[in-house]
Amino acid sequence: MEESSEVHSEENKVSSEKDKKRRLKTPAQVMALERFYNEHKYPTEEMKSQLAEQLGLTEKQISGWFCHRRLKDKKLLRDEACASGRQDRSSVVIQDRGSGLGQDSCGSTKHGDYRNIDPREVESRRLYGNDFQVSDLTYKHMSHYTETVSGTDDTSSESSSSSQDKLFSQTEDPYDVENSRYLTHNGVIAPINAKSAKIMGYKPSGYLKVKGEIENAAITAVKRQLGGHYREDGPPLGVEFQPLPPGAFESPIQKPVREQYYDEDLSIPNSPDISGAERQPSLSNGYEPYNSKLSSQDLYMEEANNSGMHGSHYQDKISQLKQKSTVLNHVKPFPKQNSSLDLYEDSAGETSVYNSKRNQRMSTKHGVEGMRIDSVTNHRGHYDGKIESEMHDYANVSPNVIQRSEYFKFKPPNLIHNRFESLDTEERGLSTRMKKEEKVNRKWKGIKEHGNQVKLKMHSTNDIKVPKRVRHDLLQQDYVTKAPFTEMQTRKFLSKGSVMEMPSSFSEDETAENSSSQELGASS
DNA sequence: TTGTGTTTTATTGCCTCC
DNA sequence: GGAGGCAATAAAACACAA
Repeated sequence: MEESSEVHSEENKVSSEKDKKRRLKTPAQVMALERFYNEHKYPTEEMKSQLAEQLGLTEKQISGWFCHRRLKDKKLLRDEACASGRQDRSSVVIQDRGSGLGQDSCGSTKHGDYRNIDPREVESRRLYGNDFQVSDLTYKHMSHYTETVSGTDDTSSESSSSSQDKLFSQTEDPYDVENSRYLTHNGVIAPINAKSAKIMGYKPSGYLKVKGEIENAAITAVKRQLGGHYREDGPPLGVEFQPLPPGAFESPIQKPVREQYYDEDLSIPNSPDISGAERQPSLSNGYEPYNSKLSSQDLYMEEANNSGMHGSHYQDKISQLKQKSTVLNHVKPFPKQNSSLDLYEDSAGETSVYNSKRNQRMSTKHGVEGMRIDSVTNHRGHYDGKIESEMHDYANVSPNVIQRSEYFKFKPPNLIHNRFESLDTEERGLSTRMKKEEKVNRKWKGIKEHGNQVKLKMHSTNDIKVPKRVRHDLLQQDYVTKAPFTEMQTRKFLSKGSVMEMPSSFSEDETAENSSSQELGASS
């Protein structure tokens, strides 16, 4: 098993084009791809090329992967729409539908895409982290536009369309364009297809005017739901988007976590009615354009780490601890990013990657995920072309440890946060994959847990030798005591420093593995 | 260990747009 | 006609149960 996986990794790196036998992409590759997919569902040639180069894949493979990924999204969304059946009718949903309607997660503009479009489907798309995360990313990208251009921050279809037009026109950075192409500032998926973007994004006329008939049908369906509240050119839905009272959209179980762990920026009011992206302090000050060459490496690395951490915690902790551990996992051990929490990524791709089975699996965790309302939302463009080294690092990790399933573990908080029906979608039983992961995670539990510790205390190599149980206790202590924000920050800084000091060749995962090996040996 | 089902990857064909 | 994308299909890889 491990052997074969490792073999795959090796082979994948070397040549996937050598033989036509299908080869699984390494977890690292998948992770990177997923992450990238979250931000760029339709990568440009340049992006593909770079990605391919850095992942050791061919552009063809990259293109194919993205294509399949989009299909997968689509399929999942369809399934989700069918599965969700009757529940997605909340007003929140309706409001959000205003602007991004008719755009599937894959951005397909083909005539058949909306053939069976159902408002629920539209909504369901937002249930997937990737979409929403990307939207959050877009938020970050475009936040300034909403101020300078539209003036009206959060409006529905029409106003968002108009502002979107401007957003598009003002976006010069190809990457930004890429993002904006897909999403409206509302967080709803916008024309993903570049062509569609051209058509839709720049048309000042009403949304319906630029949409095809099929799309119109979808919009009509939404309108039906909206009833008299919907106005194409007026205040969106006739709804005043005033700040909701605290807790308006959060379940009692969500609130504590959010407040305690996600409100990094204490200055930012914790308003549940705004997306996590908006709440994310890093949104404004953390975002850097792609060309800034931010260390996406760190980002990716972090994801891997988080994934690993999450898995172990998830299995080891009881539910309430899970929540906290999850949060802790999001503490960004590897900074360079302005936001410590924002980097938590649920490879949304994978968030979207659950079929009915997976959704079932999610049900056991939605409580945890529900807690993580804010941590995920702060997406920003990570693509800076520095994936390679991290990928190598990932490649060193046993696929068993990572597994793709980690994506599922991180549920887009947006779901919970914006609409509760998302939880319903999660409550569909167990996924076999998750089971596997749990299995694997159990196996690597020590490793991961230690990995967490390593991340948190990387600065102290001695820590690695601390008996696992002790560290575990410490870790739990953190959870139980709900380490205050300042403490979290401190940890982050520590980890940051450690990262900075850590040789590039020194893989976190390696660290985790090595240390865990010691632990395992010691424990056994 | 084997059979079965699921997921992922690769290939191919078709469509749309430029 | 080429490029890009979607959809369908096949096959490999994988996981799980008996």
